[in-house]
Amino acid sequence: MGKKVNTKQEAAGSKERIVRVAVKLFARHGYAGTGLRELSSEAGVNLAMINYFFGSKKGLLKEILDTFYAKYLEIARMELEQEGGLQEKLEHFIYGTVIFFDAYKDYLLVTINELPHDDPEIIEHKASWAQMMIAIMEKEICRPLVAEGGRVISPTVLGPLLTATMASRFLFAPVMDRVRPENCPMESLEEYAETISISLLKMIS
Amino acid sequence: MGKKVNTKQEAAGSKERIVRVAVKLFARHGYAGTGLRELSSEAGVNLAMINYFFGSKKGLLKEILDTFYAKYLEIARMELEQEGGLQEKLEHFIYGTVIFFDAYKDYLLVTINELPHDDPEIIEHKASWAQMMIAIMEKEICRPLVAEGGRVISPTVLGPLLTATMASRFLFAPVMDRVRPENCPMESLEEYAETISISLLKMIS
DNA sequence: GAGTCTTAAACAAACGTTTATATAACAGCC
DNA sequence: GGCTGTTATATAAACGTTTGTTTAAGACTC
Repeated sequence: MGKKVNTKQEAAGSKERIVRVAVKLFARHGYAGTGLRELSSEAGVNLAMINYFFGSKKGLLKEILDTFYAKYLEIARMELEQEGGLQEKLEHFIYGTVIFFDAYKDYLLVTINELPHDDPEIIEHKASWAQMMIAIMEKEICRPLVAEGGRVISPTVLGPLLTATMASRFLFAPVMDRVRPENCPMESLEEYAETISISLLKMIS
Repeated sequence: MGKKVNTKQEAAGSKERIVRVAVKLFARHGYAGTGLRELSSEAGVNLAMINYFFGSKKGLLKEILDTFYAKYLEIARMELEQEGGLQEKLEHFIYGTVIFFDAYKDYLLVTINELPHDDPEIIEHKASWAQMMIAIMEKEICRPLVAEGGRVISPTVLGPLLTATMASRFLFAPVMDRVRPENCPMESLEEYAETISISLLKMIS
């Protein structure tokens, strides 16, 4: 009878399709505001497949968070943990991050907006990633800064400050899109990256 | 019979109690993640009272957003729309805002974290507030800045940038609280305000 | 008695998760 | 080449809760 089942070729994409749609919907309605039925139907997948692949809705969220944090951390390592002047390294880090945030803006929104949810499991999960990020910034930015006679700033202040500043465009985009029209078109990503880079370099100097 | 009804004195507090608990829970579980039954029972109020006072769950959210935006806008008007040097005015604005964000940190989290939810009604609501904020910044910061020979920066970039920077501590607090312990105690609010103030003043100069 | 506040009960709808069953691909064996 | 058991993927249906909202009636103040 007419049970339709994907071939293995098509099936290979199911898991990725779930993640892609989940990121989009979580960013728009929030995690709690997204139902698994809406998610599965938009991904063209049976409802039960989500629990099959990810164990639970929370498992799906964790996988999304992990993807984002891993990439963000990789950029920090690549750009900051190398030879060269602080200023130059920071500039590369900022440009790399802004481009990354733009390409992964929905991931970014999920990661930041689901921040304060008091599920201890999720918070602990995020804290372990943040811990590594803070350690890099402490070693590669804060310490060199005082060594060069610059300002003293705690990594637990600088980390959030840097991230929030670079993310500001994407964080406020849904509202700014409604505010902008009568003023001007949106700045290009390159202009934005340059503005943020200049701002942050002045800031820490 | 034993129907217990508050006296009018006690009742006068019901609406305020709902708002107070709602802000707290929305900040912790998110808007969609907070059930009206949890909310009403924690506020010591009957479930139906929420719809009685606010019409709907969304109406309650709107009232919370309005409270926050109105106060934030009031600070901007008070500190920026007056005689005096740009630098000095900005410093007052930053200090005032940081203190306000600290006192209303749960409001802040709700306002920012519920930002991207694609409910057109909510977005439009926020946009009208943001519009006024951007107008003030354009007139009181961006224009004087170029007049003084400073940098050119669009208000739709500066607004989010300023707000995100000042909010960074509160935005990341739930995670940073788990990261910090092995490093150091949290900086005092005064230290934080000073750090942010110095950073931002350098940034726009 | 009018008006404001409060209550318990009920509503249909949506929620995350689990179940039992079915299909497809591939392995080893004859 | 055909048969078989295994594994991974897919499906529809049902599970018991919980959701936001509405209703009709009661209590209190003035």
